[in-house]
Amino acid sequence: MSQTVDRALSILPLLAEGPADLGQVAERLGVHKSTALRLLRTLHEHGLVYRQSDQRYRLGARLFALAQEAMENLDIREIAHPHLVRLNEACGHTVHLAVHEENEVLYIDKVDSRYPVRMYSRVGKPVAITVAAVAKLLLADLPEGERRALAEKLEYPLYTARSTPNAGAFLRELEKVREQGWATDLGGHEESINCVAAPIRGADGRVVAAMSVSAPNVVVTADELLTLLPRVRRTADAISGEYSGRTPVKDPTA
Amino acid sequence: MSQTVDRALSILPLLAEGPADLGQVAERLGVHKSTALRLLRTLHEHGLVYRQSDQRYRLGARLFALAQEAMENLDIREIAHPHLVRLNEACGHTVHLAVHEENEVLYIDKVDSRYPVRMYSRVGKPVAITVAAVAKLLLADLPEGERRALAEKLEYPLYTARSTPNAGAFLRELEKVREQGWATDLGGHEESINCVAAPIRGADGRVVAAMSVSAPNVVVTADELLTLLPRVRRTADAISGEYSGRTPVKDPTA
DNA sequence: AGCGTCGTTGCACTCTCTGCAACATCCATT
DNA sequence: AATGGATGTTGCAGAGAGTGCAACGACGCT
Repeated sequence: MSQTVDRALSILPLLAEGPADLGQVAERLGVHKSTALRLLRTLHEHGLVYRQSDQRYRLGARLFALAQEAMENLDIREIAHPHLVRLNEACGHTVHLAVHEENEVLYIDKVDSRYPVRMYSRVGKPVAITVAAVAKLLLADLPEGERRALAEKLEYPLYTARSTPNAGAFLRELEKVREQGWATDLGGHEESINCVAAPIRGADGRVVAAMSVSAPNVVVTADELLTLLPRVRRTADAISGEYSGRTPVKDPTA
Repeated sequence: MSQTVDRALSILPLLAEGPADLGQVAERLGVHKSTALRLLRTLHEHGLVYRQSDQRYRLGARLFALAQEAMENLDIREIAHPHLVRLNEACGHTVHLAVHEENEVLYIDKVDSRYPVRMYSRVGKPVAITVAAVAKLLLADLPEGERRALAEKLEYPLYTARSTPNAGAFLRELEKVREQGWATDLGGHEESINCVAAPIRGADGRVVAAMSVSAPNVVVTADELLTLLPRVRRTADAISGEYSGRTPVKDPTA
């Protein structure tokens, strides 16, 4: 909608791939060097872009700080965190909290496993949307139309033999997840890692977030992990209750 | 330098404080609502801003993803990580990696303590620049002029009784740190937490990053923590060596 | 119904961004 | 040393893009 801003913002993903010099930026934007220079300068003033000692540009510190602040202001996260910690203390496995936004699903909180073998993931990182248990829950709650449209648009990388292969299979899986109210990922992303997940709902009953417990085969089998399901659902329900305003901490004087 | 982009980018820190609606954004920018709308639209298209169900705007998912990618592309981080993990395995405490950029010092990697009592910090978060051990190392290496200028500009919040009180004290501390080649923070940020830090240097000898080991008093005393100093320095030196190209992994055929 | 608030659109004006060309710097080459 | 070629930087005039206005539409509230 706004050409100048559009161009400026296009620089960010470009730099995310790695540092680039003025010429490269100008070329990839399709603008004159002087134009690129001014855009970069403005980005620089705002700290979104950093000029390293070899004069090349890369993404700047403020970007981290912004992402950080934004994350801390997510109230679901705030509310959920202590519950996640408690669940982690009880079972010892990695616990994740994820939300859906703009065709992506991303982790917004994580409590690490207390076992030495940990799975790789990072808060802020988009998840494998076609296989992750949390993604299934978040997408299963979308209105039918959106769900279909999104499923068609997605790509279905075969991380493992158990990965969701295509849109049809994905939609069927979502339907199932929708009905049962919980989801799993049994080696669909990494051969040896299983997850169980449950939805967190707002006051209107819509799914606002999802949480999961993940553990590698070497620590517990898929069946053993599934025995945690009731506990995971209870935790998710507790968070839902608190988030939607019902019974945060019942005041006895009320 | 570029008015439009400047305005658009000013929206981001504003939204970082919390969600805002169109009117609020327009007012705080000092522009017409229609202008703010178009800027927000552009930010939205790039995923930097998200429109939540109550129509208010907040920071968007792509911001996290960008910060994420940027972080993963930092080569120091890549090189240092395994060393940090190894140090953590050896001593059990929280290990941090930090860099200096644009008058801020921020953590770019962290390996959590294996003790139940952990300190609060997050990757991407700016550190308390006047007291953190890593900050002292990074700033101590600045050329004299810059160091003085920066020290004067900073604020010196008294987190605890041991916090650096003013520019003079800070500059003296930096001088000391510069000479001894390592730094500590003994309860300067949080009463009960101590840190020991060592610098990581590039091929030209300049400090490019700093790493620290932190632990609360309840786990180890400051004196006990100090006994780890040689180990921390050795780790930092190993990272320095690898980063500056010397002996990444000595090839016996060479 | 009627009012007030908030987001949205079309349009004319003008301000700001753009591209150009010239200049400055630096490094590699002869 | 001097030359050539990169690369980053500045001033300027033209024009295209962004701006604010005013009017409209959509809600929610009394």
